[in-house]
Amino acid sequence: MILDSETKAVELPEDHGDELRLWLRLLTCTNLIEGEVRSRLRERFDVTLPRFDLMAQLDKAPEGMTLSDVSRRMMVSNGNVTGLVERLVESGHLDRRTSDADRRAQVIRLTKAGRAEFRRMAAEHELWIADIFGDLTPKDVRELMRLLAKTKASAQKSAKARTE
Amino acid sequence: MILDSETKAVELPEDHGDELRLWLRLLTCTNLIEGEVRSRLRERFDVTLPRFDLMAQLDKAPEGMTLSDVSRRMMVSNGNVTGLVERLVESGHLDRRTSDADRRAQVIRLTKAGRAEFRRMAAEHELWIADIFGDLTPKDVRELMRLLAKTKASAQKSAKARTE
DNA sequence: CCATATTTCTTTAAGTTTCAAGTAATTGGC
DNA sequence: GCCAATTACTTGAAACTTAAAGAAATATGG
Repeated sequence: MILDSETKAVELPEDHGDELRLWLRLLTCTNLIEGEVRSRLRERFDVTLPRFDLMAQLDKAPEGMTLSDVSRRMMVSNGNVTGLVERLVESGHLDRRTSDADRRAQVIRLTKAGRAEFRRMAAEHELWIADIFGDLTPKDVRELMRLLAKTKASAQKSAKARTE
Repeated sequence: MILDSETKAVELPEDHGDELRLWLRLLTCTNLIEGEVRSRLRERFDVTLPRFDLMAQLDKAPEGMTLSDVSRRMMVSNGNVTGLVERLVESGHLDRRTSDADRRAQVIRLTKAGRAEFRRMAAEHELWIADIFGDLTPKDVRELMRLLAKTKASAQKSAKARTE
């Protein structure tokens, strides 16, 4: 506790510059890589990152997902997914049908063509990522994984506390 | 070197799953925090993240910056900055004038009101970030800083190699 | 000086994104 | 069964974003 000249309790503003700098670096780093992946996807396959990301989610769910599932997994809004799916159905990459169990829900899946195209893109994408992280040692990778897991948990805790 | 049944050299596809998982975790982590900051900025100050980011750049440059400077620093396209600045001039946060030295260039600065509002927001923003990263020890922070710097350098090298 | 290249910024089109409001279907409590 | 709350999705408005093309000013190299 600190008392000022008139003997009232005051809060000394603590220094949080380190955390701020960390956040800016995290953001810079992610934006740099994301921009690079975006460029390569456009150059090489003429596809946007959101489309690629959505197809990646569906590739992991052969039996399909609802739009809400996708929305939660991708951490984007419902309305966003509606538009994305619309365009991907239009271009023949996705198949969409109303759920048998719940007529509110739309189940979407990769079409055969969509899956083939995604696999083709994903194979190269994996090489790009390996190259982008190429200067990191296996130990660096492990350590980053650990610290980012801890960061994620901390952020989730903070977000949860805010919305309660 | 590996030879297949017909005695031609083939590449064994190496496993890059670790790097891919690291990238996904990095992305998830950043999106989580970015979404949280975005929510709080809207809730608390009714301001968008891009506006806040632009004002943050200008706060560090009292003498002003050109649109190109901003574009490079924020790692976004020129056209994007044009629109952002338009709206911030409109709302009285920014002042804009043509450069004396180079009549192509527009120099933008925070107005007095814009600076005051930014400082008010930035003070809270710093506390949010400190809270979000709150479970990380000082050592964690240092280590993350180091590993992200290494990651950034690696990504820049990879990007540079591609565009040559 | 002059032609060419580069830089700065704007504009356009298409796509992405959010929030908020609205519709339709389901669930839960009574 | 019925009503209220919740859930799934769509729609609409505004903002953000990019890539690409173009206009204006400046820089560069004969």
